[in-house]
Amino acid sequence: MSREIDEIFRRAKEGRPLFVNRDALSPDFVPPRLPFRDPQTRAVAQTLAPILRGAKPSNLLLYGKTGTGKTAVTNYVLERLKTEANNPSLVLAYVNTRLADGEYRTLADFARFLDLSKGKQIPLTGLAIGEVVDRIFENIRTNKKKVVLVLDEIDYLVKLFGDDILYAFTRSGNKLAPGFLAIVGISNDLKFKEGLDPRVLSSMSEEELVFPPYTVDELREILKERAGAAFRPSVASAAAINLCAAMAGSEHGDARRAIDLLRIAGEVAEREGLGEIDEACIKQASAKMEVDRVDEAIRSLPVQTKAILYAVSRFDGGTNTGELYLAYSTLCKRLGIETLTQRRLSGILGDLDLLGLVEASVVSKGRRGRTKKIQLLISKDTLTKTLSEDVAFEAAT
DNA sequence: CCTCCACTGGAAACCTAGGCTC
DNA sequence: GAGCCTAGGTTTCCAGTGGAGG
Repeated sequence: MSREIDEIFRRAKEGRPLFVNRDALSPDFVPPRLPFRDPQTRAVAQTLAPILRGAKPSNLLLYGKTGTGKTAVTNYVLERLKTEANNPSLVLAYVNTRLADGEYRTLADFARFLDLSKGKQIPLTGLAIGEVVDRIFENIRTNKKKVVLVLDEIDYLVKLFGDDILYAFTRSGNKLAPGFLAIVGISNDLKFKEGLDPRVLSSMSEEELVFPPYTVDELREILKERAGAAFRPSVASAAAINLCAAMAGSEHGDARRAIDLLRIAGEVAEREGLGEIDEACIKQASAKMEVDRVDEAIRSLPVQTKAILYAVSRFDGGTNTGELYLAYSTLCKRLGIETLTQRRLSGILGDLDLLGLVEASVVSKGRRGRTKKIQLLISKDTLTKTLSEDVAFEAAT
């Protein structure tokens, strides 16, 4: 053991650091320029420019798949706008509705940017949605605030909770004068407009902008630029960058994934004490990303859901609802936790399916009824390892 | 072609933990 | 303190159903 540690330290000492600026490959890094997004950047800037004269800009809707630069372009323009305007009554708010998870918390997150006076703050729970909206509007009106609200992953909000908030926002109009509220919606889903009230839609999409996926060539250029800023010269060879671009971009031209992959490959190379990133590092990084994704997804699950997942993993060739429920009930007794109903288990299985951790599809077995055919989609080892860190699962295994 | 199993999945009601106003 | 609101997770109830075996 101490031998191993010595070896790790020796490598760390000898291997010169590969990174000069790790942040250039971090997910929230806003680069000094955004390649292949000039038209979009210009369009967003043009739409929001009236703010500098104190006028309300049009609402704006941005479409495009994940990692196509929507958020980056928006942040880029907002940052410039902030320095340019230098005006305390200008508020640039950014809320990711998927992370906020729910109408109420979306509003609460938004309210944080407005700096409500004390006594008028938004508590974690307890207020009617309408009351929260009123408080926000009140604040904007009395303080003459000029507000741009960016709603990232707006399709998620609409799909799960409807367009009530958007309705309130878009119709706020003269209620807020002399302040105003302009909305920039960012959507991953090109079809999300279908679920919207036509009045909301026409107001939301005064301006629209589509972000096409990056091509592999474009990804390569982007990576080259970022790598130049992040690594010491000759760490990331053209071949390495090509491979990262190809692996991440082959499916949907997702720049975020490509950049993550390159960063992690760099970390792997550094740990191994290599002078440059080779193919093996990238392969390893790709595998690590997958494990991390799964690990992260499992860790944040409630105990009951973990128990169900564990029960699923006990069946190697897949199972069905009835059989699983039996195994799950026994497990719960052994762990000393509450046992949920079969109806609930069925619902949770649906969630796990959406998360991509489990495949649960309904099949009919004729006379022998209908059930869900359930199969674990992740490696049993990763699951067992992650769960073994959970105190509630000490009694299992 | 019909039956009938073992569930599915919608709907509504209930519970907990928070907060409001009067 | 009463009576009302919220979000989220859960239970209860139940009508509905795909298709192998009759």
